[in-house]
Amino acid sequence: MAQMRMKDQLAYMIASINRQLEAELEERLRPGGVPIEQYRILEVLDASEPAAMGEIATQSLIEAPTLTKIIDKMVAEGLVYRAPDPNDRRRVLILTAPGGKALFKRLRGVSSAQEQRIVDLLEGDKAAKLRDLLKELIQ
Amino acid sequence: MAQMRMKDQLAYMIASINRQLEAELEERLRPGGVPIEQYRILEVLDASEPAAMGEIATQSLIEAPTLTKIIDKMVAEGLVYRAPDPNDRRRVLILTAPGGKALFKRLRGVSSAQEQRIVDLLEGDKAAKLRDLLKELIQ
DNA sequence: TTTCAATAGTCGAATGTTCAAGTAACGTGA
DNA sequence: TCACGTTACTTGAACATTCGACTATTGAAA
Repeated sequence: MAQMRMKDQLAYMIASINRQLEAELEERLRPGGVPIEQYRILEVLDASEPAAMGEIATQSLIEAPTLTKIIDKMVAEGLVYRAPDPNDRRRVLILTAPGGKALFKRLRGVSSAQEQRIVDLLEGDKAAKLRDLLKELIQ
Repeated sequence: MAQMRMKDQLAYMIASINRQLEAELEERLRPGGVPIEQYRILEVLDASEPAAMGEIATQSLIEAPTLTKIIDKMVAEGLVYRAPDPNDRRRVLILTAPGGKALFKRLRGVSSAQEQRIVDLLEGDKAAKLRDLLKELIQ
């Protein structure tokens, strides 16, 4: 491949957009002062509760030790709580506490609003095409 | 928009792929033990040297205070050096030292190999199409 | 000219993240 | 059933990043 400007490299473009999107999401979450990671965790739990630590880590793209500490904080804030998995006592299940449900209720839609904004930015079926192309790169 | 699985959200797909690509790049840089950030900085300098701290920060997607500390390390390792900009003495220009040139010579191609791998993964003109779509999302 | 807001970069403290090691539970094969 | 490798999670120390305050310089307006 001919020498390519950094800005035209796919990896770089993806990193830039990712950074942009995270900044944007953080902006929208700022009023509540909710860290982006906590929001993602609540999103995972909203989709499938309860979830084990490992499942949350994988889905939210957070390393296990980091997740442990974030969950510590969320427990202290009354957003979630821990419960041992009766079928496998090594696993720690996380459940949403009332505070977490209330918080997520207020914030739900923040990420779908972002998704909507992206889809609007790409007219026609371009968003669907982008989704297909990205899907090919995953894994 | 109908309720959408997290995994199908564009922002989430982009975050996942970004994470994947960074892990892959780090893997390829591991033999030299070079942190990914240092590599990106050398890449920026390779494209336009000298560069001011702010320019490097913007292009390499690193925050200014973080960059200061990384450059401190790189100076200590003999990879780059600082020089005040004679036209604007607030600015600090960074230049590649011989050690940095040698290192980058060995590592150059790591990122273009990654780009190539992505392009190969997407047959036909899909890579070009992806590039176009991503370009629309930047800024 | 002088003043003042804006820009560029750095510093240290606070905060977050990761690594490596540790504990506990599980499951398989002898 | 017991020994042993594996899996799930947590811990504390090392490391990296960010926030806010600071210095120095510039450019522009009074």
